[in-house]
Amino acid sequence: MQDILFDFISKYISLTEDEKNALVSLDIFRSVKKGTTLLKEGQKSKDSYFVLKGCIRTYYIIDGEEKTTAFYTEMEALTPPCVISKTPSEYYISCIEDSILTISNSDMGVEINSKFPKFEIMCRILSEELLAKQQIDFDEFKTSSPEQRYLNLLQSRPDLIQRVPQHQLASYLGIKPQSLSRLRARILEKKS
Amino acid sequence: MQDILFDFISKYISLTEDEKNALVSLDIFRSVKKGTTLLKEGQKSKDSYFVLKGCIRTYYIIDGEEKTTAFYTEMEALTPPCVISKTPSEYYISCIEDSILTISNSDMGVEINSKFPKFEIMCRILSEELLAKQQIDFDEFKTSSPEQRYLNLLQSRPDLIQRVPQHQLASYLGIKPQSLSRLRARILEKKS
DNA sequence: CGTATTTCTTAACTTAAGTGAACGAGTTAT
DNA sequence: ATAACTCGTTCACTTAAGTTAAGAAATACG
Repeated sequence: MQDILFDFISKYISLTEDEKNALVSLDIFRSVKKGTTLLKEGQKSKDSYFVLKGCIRTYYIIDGEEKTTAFYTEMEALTPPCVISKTPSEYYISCIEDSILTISNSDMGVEINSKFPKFEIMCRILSEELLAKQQIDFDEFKTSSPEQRYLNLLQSRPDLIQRVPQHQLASYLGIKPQSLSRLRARILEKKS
Repeated sequence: MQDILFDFISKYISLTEDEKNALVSLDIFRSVKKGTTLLKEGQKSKDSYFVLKGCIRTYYIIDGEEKTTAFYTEMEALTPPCVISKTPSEYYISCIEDSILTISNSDMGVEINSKFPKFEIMCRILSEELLAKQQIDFDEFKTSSPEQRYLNLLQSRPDLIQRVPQHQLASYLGIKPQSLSRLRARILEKKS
């Protein structure tokens, strides 16, 4: 399981055995049960997550309604904004499948970065890549209708549509569950 | 004018006179006329931008229609995704006011980063911050109606509504210009 | 200066998403 | 086993955005 993390890291920098051991000794691997809430609104946290297996989601509760804004699956990393801004979290993170994650404290990050400057470089590259990716996702969202967004998702992350409850998918697409049902019916109608 | 850049940088790291001089000697300050296109769809580019004065926008042309996805004003930085992914650009960047920018090549970035490790750290922090900020913006967009998005913009960046043409604002909000007009009329109606 | 062009607004009509309610299927709890 | 709950779907109705078209206002330009 650790190898998944090392494979991921090796896309950015190469690690010596010493460095790998240093990472393992941090004891950051966690098994998390479906339904576990990792972070709540109002909490302060310094934890970043990396999904080795499973799926976690971020969501807000606005006017009593859950608004899901992101899903993170295998090989995806999440550092919540509240960790960067050092303010209480505005959203929730929960685990929607039995998952294996790394959970790493930002203090550990600082320590690792000063001990191994390589990590600083990886973090920069990773942040830049995620920023670029997120910009493109955001642009795609802005320039598409809900129906197009659903069809895009069907192309780009077909697994999500299978493994995630419809009502969470709906708010991820920016619509209500009823509208998603209707939209899907409409698409089937067109195909025939 | 250079001081604006140094003020910005000083929020992240402190610079020696030597380092400041090294930056200035890169000759990255540019005066750009309103209407200038800085990047076109299909072009490859390694240039990042930082706005000292004025305003630039990014937009796609989809089915012959301009879709504006972002505005960058004073003290905001833009590294287009195509610079990170090293692929041809999918969008346009143009200057919507007479502006003063820094335009820096990513090769220069690599050189500076290796000469001054400080810069590597600044770039990481800056990327992380931008990523966190963008996540929040994206979440806000997803969880709001066009009307709420307009009202939010009125709060958070009132200057934009003054300095940017309505039809560009509209597509930035994810709607058509006619809908923005109507929406504004509706808001005025409610107030009275 | 006047003409062309762009920009913004308004209106009538169409289309799609929001809302509230109901229903059946599947799950959980007691 | 049954009651309670969650989840997805469907329906009728409301609301808002898309579309097409027209015209007014501002701007650019010869």
